[in-house]
Amino acid sequence: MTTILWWIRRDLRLHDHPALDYALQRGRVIPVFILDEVLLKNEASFRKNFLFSGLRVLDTELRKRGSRLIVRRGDPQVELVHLLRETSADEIVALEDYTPYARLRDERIRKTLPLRLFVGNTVYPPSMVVKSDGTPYTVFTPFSKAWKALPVVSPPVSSLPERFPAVPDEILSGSLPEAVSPEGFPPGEMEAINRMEKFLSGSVGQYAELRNRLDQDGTSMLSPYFRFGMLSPRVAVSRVWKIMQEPLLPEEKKGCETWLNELIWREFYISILYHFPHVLKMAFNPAHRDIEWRHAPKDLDAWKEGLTGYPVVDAAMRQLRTSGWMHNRARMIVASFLSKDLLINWQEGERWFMQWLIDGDPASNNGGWQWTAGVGTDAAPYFRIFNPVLQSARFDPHGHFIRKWVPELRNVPEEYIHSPWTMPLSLQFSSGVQIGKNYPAPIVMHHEVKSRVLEAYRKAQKLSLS
DNA sequence: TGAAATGTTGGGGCG
DNA sequence: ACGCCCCAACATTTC
Repeated sequence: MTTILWWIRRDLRLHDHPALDYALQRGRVIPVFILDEVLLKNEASFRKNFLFSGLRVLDTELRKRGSRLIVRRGDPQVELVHLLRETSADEIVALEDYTPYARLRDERIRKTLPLRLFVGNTVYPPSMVVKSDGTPYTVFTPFSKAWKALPVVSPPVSSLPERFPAVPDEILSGSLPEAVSPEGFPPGEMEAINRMEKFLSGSVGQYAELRNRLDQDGTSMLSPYFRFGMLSPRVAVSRVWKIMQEPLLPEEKKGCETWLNELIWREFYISILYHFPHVLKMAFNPAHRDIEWRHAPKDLDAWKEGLTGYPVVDAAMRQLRTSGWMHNRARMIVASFLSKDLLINWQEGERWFMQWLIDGDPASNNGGWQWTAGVGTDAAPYFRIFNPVLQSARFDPHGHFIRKWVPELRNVPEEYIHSPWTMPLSLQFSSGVQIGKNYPAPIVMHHEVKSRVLEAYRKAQKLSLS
């Protein structure tokens, strides 16, 4: 009987896991997670807590099935060598991971160790969704068309594996750091699947409409689960495909299509990072690599702290630091504010998001920032600038989102909630807010800084041509 | 997955 | 009945 190390990385699940399925069919499976210091030192604490408590849940699920999770700490290659010796395993299996660090790590390990990789973190591997000449897509719409034209994937509908072979007693379990999962995000695949089913049988019907509303729970809130593979993207896609074949109301159909598109955006940015790893270091678009960003530490701090004087920006930035999550629309608003209104390098924002987001993932985070800053693949044109007041009025019409995260403004009437600096002094007094005292005056005036950013982008573009 | 300025159209009030 | 003007609503252009 062969023994196989099941190396878990960002795929904390027992359902639809091709590497695990392969291992279970072959023989004795030893589930392993390696705490890699190189990765952990970059992980936000919200993310670490979610990951560690997710590993605990996985261990519990494995124990219910007669197995357990083995945890090691250190360099993956070194630890795998030890583990192969300790367990006399014949093979290591894992899911392909497409970040530059993971690819390099896996290629090195594959040179000396029997590592077999399977596709499962995406529906299709990035090498499969390419143009007919083999070059990668750099625009979303053609990418999504090609993606949708690929053969339908139908993951096994069967539930989780019932029973695992036992892990020999002499293998030490190792220890996991203590962790409490961030509020609102209980870890584990059961939770992920329940969330998805609840979403697909309910709010997906209004998703197209409500997903942008900051003051409502219109999104699926599944991103952390996809981030750590507690939910299989193939299962998600095949579930939504199946629903789309049923008779649906027009809004339901629209909602399903929109949500499916979001899943494809995820794969699009994974593919971009796979084919263009340098995007982690610079703008994808060479014309926007040499923008003269402002060095403005005070403004950057105000943005980070949620003290810009623009309520919707401040609410979102405080939501991030308090909860580890931020609404997608809010991400775009604050990203536009940093890169356009403040003219601060989007990479500062990219790094800050990675420090706090539970779902922080290099591919999506980088893609999103480059998109909003207008410097990336298929990016918003650089002159597309969000007006934070209009966005706020449109997507948080009553100011509920603002009041939740910026309590200083709790008693400000709806009329002024998006731009409190326009409040007459008497009203400031009666609503308990004094602009410039207990809530900041806007650190920049949106209409004044628009020309500054347009000029900076134009200049960079001109320089890149000469 | 912008916003604002500018252009066009057409209904209705009014002399 | 007719021409004129106003302006909202929508479309187009520009950054």
